[in-house]
Amino acid sequence: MKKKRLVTSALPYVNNIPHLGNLLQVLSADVFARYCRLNGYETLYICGTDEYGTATETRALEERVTPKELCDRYHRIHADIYDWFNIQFDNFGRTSTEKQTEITQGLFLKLEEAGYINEKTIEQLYSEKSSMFLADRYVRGTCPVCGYEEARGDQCENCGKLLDPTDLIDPRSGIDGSVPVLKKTKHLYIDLPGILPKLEQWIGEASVRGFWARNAVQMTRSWIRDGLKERCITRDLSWGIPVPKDGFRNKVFYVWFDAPIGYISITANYTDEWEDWWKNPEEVELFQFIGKDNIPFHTVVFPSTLLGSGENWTMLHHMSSSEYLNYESGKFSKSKGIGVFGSDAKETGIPADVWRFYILYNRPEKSDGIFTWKDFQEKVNSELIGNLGNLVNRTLSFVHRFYDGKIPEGGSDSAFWEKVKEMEGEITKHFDRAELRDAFRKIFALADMGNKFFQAGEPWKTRTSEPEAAARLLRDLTYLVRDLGILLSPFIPAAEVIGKWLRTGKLSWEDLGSLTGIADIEKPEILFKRLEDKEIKTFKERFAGSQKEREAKEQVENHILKVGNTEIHVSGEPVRTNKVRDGEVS
RNA sequence: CGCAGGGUAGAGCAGUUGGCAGCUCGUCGGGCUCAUAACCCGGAGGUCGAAGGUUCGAGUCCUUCCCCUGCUACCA
Repeated sequence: MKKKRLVTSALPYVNNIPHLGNLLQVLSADVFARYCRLNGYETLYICGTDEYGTATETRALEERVTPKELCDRYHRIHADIYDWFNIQFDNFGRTSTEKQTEITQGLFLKLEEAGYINEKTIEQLYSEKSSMFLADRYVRGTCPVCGYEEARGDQCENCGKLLDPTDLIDPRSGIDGSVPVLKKTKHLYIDLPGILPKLEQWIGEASVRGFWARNAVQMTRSWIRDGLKERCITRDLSWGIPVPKDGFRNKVFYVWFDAPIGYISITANYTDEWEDWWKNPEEVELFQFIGKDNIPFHTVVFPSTLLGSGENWTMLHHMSSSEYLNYESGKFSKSKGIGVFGSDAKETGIPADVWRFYILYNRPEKSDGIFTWKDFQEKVNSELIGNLGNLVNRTLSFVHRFYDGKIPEGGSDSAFWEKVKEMEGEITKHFDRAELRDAFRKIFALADMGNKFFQAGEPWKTRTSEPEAAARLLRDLTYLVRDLGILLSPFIPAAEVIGKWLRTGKLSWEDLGSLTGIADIEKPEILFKRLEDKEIKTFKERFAGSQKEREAKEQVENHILKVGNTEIHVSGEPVRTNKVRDGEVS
């Protein structure tokens, strides 16, 4: 059995603040990586910002800074947000590094050597004013179909018609407003059809071995069925990786060609032994967590790059592709600034683990999901607190209060443990297949079972009438609480505090179902506070509309809002909350 | 006939190879009092988008239709 697991989450594009929907991939991979570590796999979790490309270069131009400066600033923002959410990366890097250039150019040269790179001359719109070629979407003009004056060169946003930039009437540069001219330019293409035989063979085997989700297989097949085209992998830009080929020295690689290579280079920046991970398919299983829009790039384009190079790369094993998370009535939108953003989540004063709980409990796996404040409050109060928090609290409080914090001696209920172990086996299986939502929900089912067991046993009565029965019950429940702490900690790192209360030392998957190791316990505290109607109402109003509208609103209001009796800072440093930092519990 | 996903209780959803239609919230009634107004038990509430077909039997398979939501590849 392979004992090394390489985990990646989609590299977020650098030039925006991530919202809850973007956070989903990073969080999912974190949960999986934490599980793997706890269950004895040698694990490496790699992520980072994707920095090159048109979007960054244009944005930098607008803000009158260099692309590098822009990326530095946003990279920091990303890193801070993920840190706040307790994401335990082995390395959170970036694509604008020397290693990235080295590895990307190396792969390109291998592809060229193998004959999978072709050259073509095309005509593109060029802005003489800015001395640059324009990406399709940066050309604006009047739609020839519906007459909309702000149509984009790739598609008219008004009537939906797909366009070529040259179709537009009165085209102009979306960047400087000048009238662009057609100009010839040479580009390099990767010969996907040429690599296709290798790719199809690999997909056939990998999709079964790696139990790809149905939607992933389907989307991949439809891409191939509709015919793979050669894909242009170079651009007329300056912010990117130089193309190491005469005649193309003033061009760079297309961001989608180099972005997935970021997984590799970020690993290489972390350890010199990176080839033990990336050129070691015999020992390493690669798990990738991405959004559904990214599937073909991870099953078709990137694997083709690796296969075409003829080298022995570690290929994708299992891919977990989630659907979209929508917000209230519409979509999360980075460009429009609609939704709850990483920075917003921080400012609410709600602990990171509560956010983690909700996002993962509602992880959209089969169809798109919706974040609503009402549902957020409901799920947190009923499941996280009413079910799980309550079981932990009532059990440990009972032991503390009536048994003086000493775990009562005695036997155990074998029928109960048989059921517990059966469920724990199922949960582990879900974890192993990266079925995070199923695993998580089953953990709550286990807690629910604990609550029923507690209720049926009525220890508050039997404590005096049948002391042995009560002792047995509380002992069983305390060990169940420990198991829940282990099972939950990948999702909710704060659950590690349960281990501290039980004074058990560091726990791992092997401790599940064991009935030894706890002697006496500390006085437990409340894990999470309920979300009150008033504060939810406040957040709902505060985070409505776009970021611009919010800013305008906030200028009118005070900089500090009173929510219940919690002070929440609208700007500046967030209030630190009762979370447990990694490593504090040992 | 562009592609994909979806229409199941008031709301949000699950239903694997066809075998008594379920879960969470809400609602109504009861119980418990260890626990964060938490916990437990029970009730009410659905002709499973429409029509037709296969079958002893269809939410599930087939056909047609209606209605939503995305995507449609030089934008991450």
